[in-house]
Amino acid sequence: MGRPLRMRRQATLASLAAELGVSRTTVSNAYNRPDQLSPELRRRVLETARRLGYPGPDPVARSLRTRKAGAVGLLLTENLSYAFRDPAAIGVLEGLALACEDAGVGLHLVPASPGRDDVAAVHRAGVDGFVVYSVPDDDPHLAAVLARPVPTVIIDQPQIEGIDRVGPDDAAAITKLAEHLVGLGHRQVGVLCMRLGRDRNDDFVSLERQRAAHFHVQRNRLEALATAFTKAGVDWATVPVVERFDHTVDEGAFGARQLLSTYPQVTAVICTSDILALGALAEAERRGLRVPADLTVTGFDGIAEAERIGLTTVHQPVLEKGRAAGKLLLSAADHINPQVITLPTDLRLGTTSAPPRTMEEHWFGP
Amino acid sequence: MGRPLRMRRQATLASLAAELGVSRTTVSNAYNRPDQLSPELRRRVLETARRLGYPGPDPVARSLRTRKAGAVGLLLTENLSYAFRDPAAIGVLEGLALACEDAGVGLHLVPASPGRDDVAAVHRAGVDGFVVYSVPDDDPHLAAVLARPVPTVIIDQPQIEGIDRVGPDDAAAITKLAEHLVGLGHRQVGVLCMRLGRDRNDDFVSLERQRAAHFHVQRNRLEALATAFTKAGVDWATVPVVERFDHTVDEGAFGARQLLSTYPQVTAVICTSDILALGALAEAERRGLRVPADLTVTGFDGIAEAERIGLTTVHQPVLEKGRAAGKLLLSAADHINPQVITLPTDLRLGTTSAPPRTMEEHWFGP
DNA sequence: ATGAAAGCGCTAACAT
DNA sequence: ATGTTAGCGCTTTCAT
Repeated sequence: MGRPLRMRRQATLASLAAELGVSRTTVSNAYNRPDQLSPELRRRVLETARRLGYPGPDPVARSLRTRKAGAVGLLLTENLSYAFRDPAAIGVLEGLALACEDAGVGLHLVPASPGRDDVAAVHRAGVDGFVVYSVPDDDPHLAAVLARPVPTVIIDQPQIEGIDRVGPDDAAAITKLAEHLVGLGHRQVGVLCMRLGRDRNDDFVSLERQRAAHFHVQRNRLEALATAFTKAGVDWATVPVVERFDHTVDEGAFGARQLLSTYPQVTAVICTSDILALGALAEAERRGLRVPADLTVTGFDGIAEAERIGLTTVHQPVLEKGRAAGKLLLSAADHINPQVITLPTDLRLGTTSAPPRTMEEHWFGP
Repeated sequence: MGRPLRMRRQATLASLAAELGVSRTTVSNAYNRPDQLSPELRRRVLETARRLGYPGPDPVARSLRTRKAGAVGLLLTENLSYAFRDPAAIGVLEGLALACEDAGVGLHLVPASPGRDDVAAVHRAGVDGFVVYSVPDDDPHLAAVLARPVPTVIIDQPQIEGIDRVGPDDAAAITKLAEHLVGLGHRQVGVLCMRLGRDRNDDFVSLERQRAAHFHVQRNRLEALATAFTKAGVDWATVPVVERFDHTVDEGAFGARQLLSTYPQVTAVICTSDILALGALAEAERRGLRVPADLTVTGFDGIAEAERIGLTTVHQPVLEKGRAAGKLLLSAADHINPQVITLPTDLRLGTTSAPPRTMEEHWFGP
């Protein structure tokens, strides 16, 4: 630490009181309720505190007594590195941090390694509530959070009966995107989605796995896509869906490669995130496919880079999502009847979507 | 919260013990030392706990008793939004979070609004130590941190006698950059730097203000630049230095505009961060100046975008910086004799630096 | 393998 | 304006 002084943890509120010949209440008041004692006495207390090296009331003891930790916990099981590399996740984090700052409470990042199911960290966190961000419904950390007697707000997923939730209407949002593609004439589409469960499956996804996905956001989006394309006369069972465990641009590219190698007739690759879409675009380029002339690619989230390159995507207000979750948790809201806050989304048509090649030829010649 | 059950905070370790007709020790052991009691009894304890809705030992009470909070505090006074928008800061945060995760301790972001000097949040934080990231030497939050009887590690700035610190050798790093520019022939340079104090001064900087800068990193970099250019025969007093309070690309552009409007003869703009340099590049384009033919621009940090566009800059390992700080804080290291960890830096020559126009003409004709 | 005793350091009624 | 009384809920020697 540096100054040797700070090491010897000695002076307590009680010892200070003794030294001064006053009661502990008075010393406590000197710190917490300056108006409860004469300025003169307060000055003496603080002065003596300095002399004795008393650092002020111990925060943990105070928390025990007041039953208030002054912090909210944040649980995000996803490997931290991905969280800090995904602009959408960073936006959520920022919004949440802002809400906490506004309220003057700390934001406690719970160490939840995805590998080892070390739930102890959840038990150890001295917080007044939790925000859970985008975890699978069978996450043991989540179970531990819900077992604690504090309010909890979930962002995005999972959707749990009776628990506050903040997120977009994924189904409605992606339905608009699907209708856009259907309108353009796409019937042979492929999907590239994020992980559907805690088990790694970097491969095509069966209908059964789609239906039973533990990540509700992905499940809802796939379901909505299925509904929309079925309505357009497409047999969803024939639509290839590729899953990627790691959420990176590179994995997006690999996923697209897998998809396009096996199904070269696909005219549009629908990605459930912009990050994956960025990878799909890279793969398209690698294969010499022009976008959107030869291939349509779409994303989801509306991150800055997507906007910059003109990706057709669904934009969602990530910062607001984090902020709304923080506010909801910290609000006096009786968390008795659970709230669900639905955020607006916005279909952003970019330059990566166009009619499929065959249609184009049909209209304009080869 | 949802389940009404979780609201009634009732069952405690003591009440559980009473219900079971065993001692509190036994219940405690059931949770913390499974090997200290018969499996059968333990099963009964846990089972009864579930029945009574006892959520397990209260983390705050446990912390008070064990004198361990299981978390480290992070103080970064800079407006949160800037922290989450600067890739360099995000890298530090990620590294620190990783170190915490490895150690199984939480990372507690202390709410420290730059405006109001609300130091209370520092007092309230139940943490075992603090990491302070890049604050001015007169920051009241920092003072509050140092007053607490826990170890502290500072990243980058300020440099305080007797306190552990992790950071690059800013002076050495930027000296190499300066020598590169001098070698190219630049003698008429201008500097664009980040804020030098807590007061806003979006303007040219006097020598006095440079010298007295409260942000040590900026001070050190300016000082090193002064030394290097003086050695090359430049009178540092004639070198324009523009300061920017907000650390954004836009402000970088404004700063460059201010600089180039008043000193159009400048052949190189040295920016003390990549973000500012990105802005300077935008401004150069706006003015129709070709880079590097008409103007040289350099940065500092080595963020991904800088690398992508080929900015000449100094790269520093930001993730490692954060991780090293976390490890140092959490290590058994007797923080009695303070440590200073210096990280390596790396001059990355890009395509934004070249000999000044006049020299080029001298050599190759106009 | 289990229990009894002794606080950890503080705040909040409720007096005076 | 200041003091008295009572814990907050838990862990940890030290016994048994």
